Amino acid sequence: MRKILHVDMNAFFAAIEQQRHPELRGKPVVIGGRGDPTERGVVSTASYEARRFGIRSGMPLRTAYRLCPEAVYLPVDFNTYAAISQRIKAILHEFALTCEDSGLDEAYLDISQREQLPEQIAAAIKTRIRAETGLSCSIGVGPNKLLAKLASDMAKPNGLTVLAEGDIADKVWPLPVRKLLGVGPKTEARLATLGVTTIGALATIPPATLQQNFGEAHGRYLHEAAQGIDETPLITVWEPHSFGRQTTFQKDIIGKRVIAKELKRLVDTVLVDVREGGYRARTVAVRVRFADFKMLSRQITLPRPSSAARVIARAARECLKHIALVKKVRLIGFRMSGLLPVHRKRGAESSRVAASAA
DNA sequence: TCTGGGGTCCTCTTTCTC
DNA sequence: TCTGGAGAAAGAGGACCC
Repeated sequence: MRKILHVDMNAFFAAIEQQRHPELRGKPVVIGGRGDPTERGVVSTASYEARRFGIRSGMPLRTAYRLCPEAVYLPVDFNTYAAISQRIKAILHEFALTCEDSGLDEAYLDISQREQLPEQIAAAIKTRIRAETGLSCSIGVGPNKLLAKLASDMAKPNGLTVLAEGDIADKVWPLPVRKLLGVGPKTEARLATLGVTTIGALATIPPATLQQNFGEAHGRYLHEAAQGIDETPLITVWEPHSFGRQTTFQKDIIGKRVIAKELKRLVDTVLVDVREGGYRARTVAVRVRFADFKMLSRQITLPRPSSAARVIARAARECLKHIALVKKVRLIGFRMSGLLPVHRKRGAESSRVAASAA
């Protein structure tokens, strides 16, 4: 039986700002975009004081401002949060050799080999993080990642919850399906049409029905997740699959030249990331979101992997050519995937010549 | 009227190759 | 030269996560 911890920092970005600006403690603080609630952008994190006004992550900043104009709105200071995240991850690594990063503010730890009780280890982690950063976290303990994550979510902020396999019927099944990782608004709505709103109800649906409705992989996942089954290992080494950037214009724009200019800027930025990562890419993709929120994407696979500015820029322009820019554009994005480390010799690649963008 | 950015993974369809 | 099938790869889009 594995022993997995899920560590989740509480309102991470907002807590950091309240920590370094003591005058913000006890006040509603909203982190998002460039910190201007009259601009386009969404809430990254809201302090618990702000959440009392109904402000949530992912909410448009303008909506948050309407709910609580007196809140303090701050831009995302990614570099500072990343530095503090690194300090926390270093602490976690002292407690477990096997540690999976899951964003800046979350991590899974495998403590199966430790003799100590998981609750004792979790309590020690909370004390260390608090002493070294002044921040609090919630920790969930379970026999797998799925249950550990559900557990950490059960007591926030600053909680410590243990979920054993024997607790599934009592503590997990009454929860709404939305609590399961991988169940977003769309899946939740589709499950509701099957009469399923709780994890317990999901557990009674035959796997074949779920696979019919949600596809083979997702159907199987839903069935197993509802029973608390999760064999997935912790991922300790991560290689990027793609690099990309996208930007939302403050005002919807129309005009190929402006869009092409912005695309060129994105291409240059992504190329820096790809080269600094030591990669070349086989596939480039351009996506456009129109004012009506409809999204179109076009991609091209290159004859051979490249990080040459001229090659990539030409491919990006080619993709853009295949998108009819007849409506106002709200967002443009550019992504490079099919990454290959620069030092790796070609050979395993397909000799297929680039397909055209459909 | 509003809905970010940087990612991953999956599914379905189309295209290519043998 | 044409046709058809199978399998792989590419392309497009959707859903989700932090």
